[in-house]
Amino acid sequence: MATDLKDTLLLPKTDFPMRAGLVQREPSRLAHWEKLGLYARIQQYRAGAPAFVLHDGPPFTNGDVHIGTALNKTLKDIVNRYKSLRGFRTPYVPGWDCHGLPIEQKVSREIQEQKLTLTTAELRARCDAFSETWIERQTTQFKRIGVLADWQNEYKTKAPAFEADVLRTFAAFVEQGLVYRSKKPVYWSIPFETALAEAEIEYQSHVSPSIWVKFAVPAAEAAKFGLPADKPLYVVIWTTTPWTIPANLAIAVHPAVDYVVADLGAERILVAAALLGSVATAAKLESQPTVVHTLKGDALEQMQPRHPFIDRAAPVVLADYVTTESGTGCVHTAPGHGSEDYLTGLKYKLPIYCPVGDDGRYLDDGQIPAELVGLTCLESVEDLKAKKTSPANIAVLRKLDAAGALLAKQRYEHSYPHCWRSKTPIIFRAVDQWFVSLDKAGHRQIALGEITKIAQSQGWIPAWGEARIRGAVESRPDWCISRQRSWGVPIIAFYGPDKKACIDAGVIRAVADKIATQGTNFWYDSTAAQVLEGVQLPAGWPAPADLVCGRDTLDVWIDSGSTQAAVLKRGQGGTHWPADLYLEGSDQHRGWFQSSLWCSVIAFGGAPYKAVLTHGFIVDKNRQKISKSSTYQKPQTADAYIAQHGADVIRLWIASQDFRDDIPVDDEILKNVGESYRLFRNTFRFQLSNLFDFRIAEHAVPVAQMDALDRWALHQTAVLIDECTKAYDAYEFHRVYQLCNQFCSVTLSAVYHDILKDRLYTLGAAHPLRRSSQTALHHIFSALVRILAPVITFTADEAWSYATTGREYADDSVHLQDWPAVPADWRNGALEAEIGALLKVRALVNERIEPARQTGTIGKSLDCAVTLEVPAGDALAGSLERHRDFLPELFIVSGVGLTTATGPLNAVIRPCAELGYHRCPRCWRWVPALATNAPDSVCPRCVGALAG
RNA sequence: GGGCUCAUAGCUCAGUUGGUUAGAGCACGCGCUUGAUAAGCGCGGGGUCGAUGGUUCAAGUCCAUCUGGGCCCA
Repeated sequence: MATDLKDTLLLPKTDFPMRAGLVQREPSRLAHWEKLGLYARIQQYRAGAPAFVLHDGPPFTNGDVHIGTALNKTLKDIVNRYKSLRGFRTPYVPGWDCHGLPIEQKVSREIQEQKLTLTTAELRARCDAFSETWIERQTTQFKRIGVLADWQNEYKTKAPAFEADVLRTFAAFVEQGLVYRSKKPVYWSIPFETALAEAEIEYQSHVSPSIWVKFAVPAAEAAKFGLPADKPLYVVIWTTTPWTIPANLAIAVHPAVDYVVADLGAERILVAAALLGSVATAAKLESQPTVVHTLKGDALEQMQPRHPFIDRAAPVVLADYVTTESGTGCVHTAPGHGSEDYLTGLKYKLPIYCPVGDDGRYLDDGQIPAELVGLTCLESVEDLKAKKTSPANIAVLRKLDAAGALLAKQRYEHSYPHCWRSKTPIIFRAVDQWFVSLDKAGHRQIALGEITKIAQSQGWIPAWGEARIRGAVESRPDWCISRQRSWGVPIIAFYGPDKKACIDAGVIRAVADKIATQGTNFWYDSTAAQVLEGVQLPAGWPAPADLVCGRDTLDVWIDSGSTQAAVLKRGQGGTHWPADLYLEGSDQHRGWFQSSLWCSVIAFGGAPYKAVLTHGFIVDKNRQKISKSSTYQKPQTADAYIAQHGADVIRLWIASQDFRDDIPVDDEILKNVGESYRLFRNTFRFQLSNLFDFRIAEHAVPVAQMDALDRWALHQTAVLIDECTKAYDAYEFHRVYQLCNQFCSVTLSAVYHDILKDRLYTLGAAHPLRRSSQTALHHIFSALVRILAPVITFTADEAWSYATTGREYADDSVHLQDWPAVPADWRNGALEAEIGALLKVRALVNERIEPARQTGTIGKSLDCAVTLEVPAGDALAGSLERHRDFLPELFIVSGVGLTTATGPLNAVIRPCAELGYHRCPRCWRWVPALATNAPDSVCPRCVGALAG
């Protein structure tokens, strides 16, 4: 009876569930790992091993973990887990970037909404708490996606000890004489008398007086540049901020643009050729002016027109940003009042001149005309209501008009930056800042040398990372490191009675020591005298009682650039300096990779990393950034994705993508990855379930005695291990994914596993052939589960647990194992070639079987027998002959005959029923004769199996 | 606008120093199986290699230009 016979089969048996239930089950495994202390165990297991240090770039602590952040952290986790399997000690200290404007701004808005007035220290305490909340949430979220780290031993940029190390890095800058004071334009709120950041700016419509201003070119100067000098000549500029005219120090032209001298009758003007018409229109000229001379902008460099009402020159300078889209092509340049103007000013060594005070009024600096001094530059709220332009604008217009320099003026409505709190227009104003000179002591050259050195050891991955960071390092101007903010590491500088800044490396270090124990609020809660108590002051400093503490904070890039000092140099958590690897998004070439390089080069003389791996950004299915996407409006948090798919599927998705490029995410992609996940899971399940009665120590068959097909499978596994090792070493996880996919679906599922079923199910338990295959399955499982362990960490560990204990959880873990080694006797090139050829014949057989199946003549392939017509003398003939008895098993048919063909290789299919064969009710193979003539007789082989 | 970069089946990826008819897995279609079963097997359809021009006996591969995307600047 069929059911009874089925009971005699050795069918697969396992408790490893087919359905993963990742979303429900993964948290339990996390709890299990937590209980085991998995991270500590792994560290302990590798205690004596060489370390591979991946230094964590700190995420910002102001929100839930974004899917892009999860991608980054998961890639790091895959690297660490792989390196650990390979035998390295992999200490991983996670970090948090805590300071910075976005947090301060968010907290400030809350405070404003609650109409509170807080001290700086109180504001900072709130920022601290805010940041801490997100550290806790993000930790949970990173853990949920399976990131293994030294979570108890994290670093935080707001921790006192860390802040002290940031200051020590700063002290190194000061000690080498790199830190200097200079002016730089910032957004400035007049009502609040404070600097604003880009994020604190709101763009609103604003009406400005736009003016065309003539700068006279002295006749001698015109002649010097080959311009007609027989009539007065003026360079004409256009601006929408008349109040900046007193600060004008230059006129910028584009080197490659055509400029013309045009005759207006009594005088001539010089403007870009393309804009002459629009200037004529603005000036309401009756007829088109005649062009009397044309030249390129670069021919005008260093010509010296005169300021219209201040006795100085406004030299012509060259700038690529000049356009002919509006204005005159001659750009009014005030280095103290504009970003581009500032850079041009630096290039031409112009003063960064800003005759405007904190209150937005002109200062009396001896250059500003008396009638302008004290006037405010931009409109107050009242002015705006009355639709009046600012007093300074009015006065400048009068001044220009009186000087005969005002060619034209127009009302001009445009989008203009406003202060988010006062709603008034802001000004751009140069204020004193701290800078770090990058060239003074040759640090730029050292940094570039380090970049080259890393490139020579293939440390930039992908290789174009080198060009990217080299460009950033080469083009970076001196580093402006001061910020007029509260939530950050204070710049330890003091100001004397004359407002003179005092800064000293020894003082900074001494204060850093205090901050290390008391935290930076100490700085905000104390007077300079208190801060400096017991500190040896350099000669020439005013007495502590006469000093006040500076209120600027350090650029947060110094914080993050100092992680290598605060973490690696101190060997926190078993790390070392330099790191073996930094791994971040490609935006960090200009960001963290660069700031870390500068800080490390200046403080320690070398790069903080041996290699830098970068990944792209997450995009939607149309390869558009998600923020622009119409289909992805829902929150892109890691948790949202995990709640839907489980961490292992998300991790597998991350591994499946070539992350050096953009990384697309959408439902179809995740659905495909989900299919692959099931493929891997079912592969594990098939193997586990067919090893239910196999114990390697007792039942292993030596490779030399194994069946040919099993040895072929081991060879394939060896190749898989080789290839995956190469792929992992090159950080090409998508190749691992593709290789394993191919291996599981084709090598195993369609070929090896499919063929094995007959042996495993129907032979006697201890049949050598069955044990041979089980031995191979054991090895293959053991290799595959470890190869995939860095990626699908939960599932691999689950499978490992079932394999070793038969239960869902075990004290041992796949993550505590070694990378699969390949025994020499697994490799068998000759066998690989021979079986490979037979598998091609198998494909032909399948092709021939298909029509019979489609027409219903047969069902399963076992229902037919095959006759192979082999060309005489074909190389294949020998192989087929040699493996004659194996062929039915290989093809999963009930008989294979060989004949000599006249034509090419062919396979002829005959249904077994037509041949008069009998189907064995136990093993379902058709045989010429069953064991007996009884109605329920089985085939002779099954008789043997049943006998045990 | 500038620097770096990407573009091969519906999706994810291969494609060696240019050299047969551009491959694989998944998805899709048609069947089989019901002893991996919310599984497994077989067969099949599907690509002007982003576009154009060039070099060459020969271009997915080399060169140029363009289009579209990404990151970073301006």
